[in-house]
Amino acid sequence: MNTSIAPADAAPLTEAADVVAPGRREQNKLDTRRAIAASALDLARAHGLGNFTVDQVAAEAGVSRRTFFNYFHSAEEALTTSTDALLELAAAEFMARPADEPLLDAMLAALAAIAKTDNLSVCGELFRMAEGSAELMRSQLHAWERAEARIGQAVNERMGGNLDPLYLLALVGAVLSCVKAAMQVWAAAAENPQDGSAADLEDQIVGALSMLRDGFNHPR
Amino acid sequence: MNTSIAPADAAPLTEAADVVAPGRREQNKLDTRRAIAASALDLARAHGLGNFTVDQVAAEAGVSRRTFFNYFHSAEEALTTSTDALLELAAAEFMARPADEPLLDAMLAALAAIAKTDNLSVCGELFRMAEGSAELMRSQLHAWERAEARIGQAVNERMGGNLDPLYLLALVGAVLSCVKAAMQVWAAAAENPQDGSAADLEDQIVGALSMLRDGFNHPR
DNA sequence: CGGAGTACTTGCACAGGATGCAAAATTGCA
DNA sequence: TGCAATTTTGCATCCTGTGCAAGTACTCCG
Repeated sequence: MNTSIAPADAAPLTEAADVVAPGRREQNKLDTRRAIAASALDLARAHGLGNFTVDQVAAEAGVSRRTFFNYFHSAEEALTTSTDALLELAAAEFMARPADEPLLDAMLAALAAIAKTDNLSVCGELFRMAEGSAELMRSQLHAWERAEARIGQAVNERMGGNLDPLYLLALVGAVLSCVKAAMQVWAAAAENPQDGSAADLEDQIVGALSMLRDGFNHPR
Repeated sequence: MNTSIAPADAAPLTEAADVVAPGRREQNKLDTRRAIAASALDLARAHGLGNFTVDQVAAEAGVSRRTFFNYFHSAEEALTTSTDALLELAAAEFMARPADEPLLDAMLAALAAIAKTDNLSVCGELFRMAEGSAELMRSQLHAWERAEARIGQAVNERMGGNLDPLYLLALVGAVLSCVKAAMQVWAAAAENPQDGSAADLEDQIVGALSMLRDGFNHPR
């Protein structure tokens, strides 16, 4: 598996237990990955977003510059692992919903579960950081885009592959936009101390998705 | 105006006629900008997306490498001018809608007008190209993000600034997601010869927005 | 017309990003 | 323990992106 040396494009931080052999090697790679991501976050906090180099990240993580690039394509990508995990969780939750549940109910339940993510506050922090950095913003947007594709595929399979492509794409895109809006509002409010609880985020998500199900027909 | 030397972040390709003085300078800048964008597109078509350098683009456009970077931050950004123009048009159309028109009607009318864009086919082409290139995808997503911000601001002003931020962000995001979905379906269908007319795109946009106004309550 | 002022272009220098390659180090397992 | 598979690393190399200062083109106005 993964014979290439290039950065794994969808390396799951939440490991999917590939049947057997969790293996020491897999574990070590995960540790390295996490160490690099953590160092990147440290430096971003300490020096600001554009103000540190890959060499510094590698040094702080205790690996060589070259190894950094074996794991990530860029510093911003290393910062996006948290967001990726959050969206991965949403996809997993969705797939775990009972098959007979109405589609929109399942999506709502799955996405509200986002609030249960570990290091939620880090995600909020990154959300705010991205406002000031075009590169990080792009990386984050790309993460959402990938999630959209994954979830879209899951929805399609759930519905037997008979959905109108336009319906499918528009639905998933709109739903994720609502979640993004919810996170944006929540992250902005959570700027202060340790405000911004998981419950608050869940409220925002539910709120936004309610508006969606209502067709946005009641401006407020 | 524009005393900085850095690439203009929102240089309008559709010139807004700044009172007087279209001037030779402004004209030259526009020409250069267009020449660079055109060269980038040529090379992307000829060699594939990651397979050409900024130097080549600059050479083909007849400017120095340094000048290229005075106009764009990257090769991908040069490819995004068409998409930007398209979204700029949507924003302009929206702002031109009568103030007493219901909000959702105004958005629908404005966004359906996207199909009137010049070089629509180029936008479709880029949409398809982006599927295969992470960098271009990021650039395009960023363009949509910027459009979202602009349109969001316009909507907010139109409604007297009293909108719930969550409603505002969710609405605009969802609407643009629908338009994106419409373009995606349209672009995929337009892969063939000169299929994919403006009318087709408009149909997809209207279709997607109808689903949205319906709250996606009728899967199909 | 012509010259002063402004704006754009260019070459140069330089730090840093990104990747192929092959040697060296590490790890897993029989 | 010893070997095969996998990772890490250093090195070389090309490309990106930007500051700077000098050169060139345009604009305005007397």
